[in-house]
Amino acid sequence: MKLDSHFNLDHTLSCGQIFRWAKANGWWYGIVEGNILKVRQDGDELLYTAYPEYVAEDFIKRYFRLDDDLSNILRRINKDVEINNAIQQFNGLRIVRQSVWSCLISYVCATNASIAVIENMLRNLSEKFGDEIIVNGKAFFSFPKVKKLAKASVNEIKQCKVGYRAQYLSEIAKQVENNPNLLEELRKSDYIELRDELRSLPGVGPKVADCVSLFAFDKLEAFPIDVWIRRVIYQIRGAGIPRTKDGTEKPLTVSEYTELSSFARRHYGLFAGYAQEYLFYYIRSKDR
DNA sequence: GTCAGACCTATGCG
DNA sequence: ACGCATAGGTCTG
Repeated sequence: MKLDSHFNLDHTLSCGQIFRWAKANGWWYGIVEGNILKVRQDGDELLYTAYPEYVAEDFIKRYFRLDDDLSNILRRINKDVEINNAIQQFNGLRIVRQSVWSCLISYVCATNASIAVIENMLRNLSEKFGDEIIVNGKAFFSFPKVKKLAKASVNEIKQCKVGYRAQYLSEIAKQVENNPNLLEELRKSDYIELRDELRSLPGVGPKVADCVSLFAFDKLEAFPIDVWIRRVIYQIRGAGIPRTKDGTEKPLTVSEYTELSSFARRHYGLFAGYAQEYLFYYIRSKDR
């Protein structure tokens, strides 16, 4: 497929927004809506194959948000030195359009865990509760379906090394199983309403609600704040992070979260979520 | 309304 | 080596 606007597949899949893609021999492998995708970028060509059968170009375009006017978005969010550096370094990074269910479960798992651990949890869940698809003798596992997780016991879910999150996953799965429209209904809501509705789910606080709003509900103004983004925001504002007496960073409170994220929306505007993703990848890559 | 403390687990640091 | 803090936070009291 010919790309008609700028896109960088590596940045998009490496930046930490999505956990189940892996690169091998120059190709990215992922499983999206039960389709195994094999993708590679060669300049302005995006090469892909799908198993077990063909998927339409529009599916790929939609998934990688190739419909976003990225030049315009980057121009609009380019408001300070940090974001400018991030844009220079990672130009072409796009937000991936995830399914609501997998995004929600993924980010509930992601709380208070490192990326390597998150990837393990999601792989374990998929291997235990997802469907197996064999391609060229290699096994892939789809993301667990609602029903499968709703029927599983908390202890079975815990076997996937998700720890105390098992309780939340089980409860969310049961709620969605009992009310299949629960999540899709929320598409009607604007960002603020959606965020607050999501927060009523167990294991979903402000951070997870913002991630799901941004990555699965097209709310590009959502600006998730984690420990890394918090540091950048204070840096941009020329202030220090609140610290305890022993010098360690104070935990982020809900009121501080609210204040910082509304600052970010004022500062970056309607596409603040894109700014967040560029900043996140930038600050983390700088730290290494 | 606000605030510590606890929390599963693997990884990475000293 | 091996104990200890930390990680894309949230919940409880």
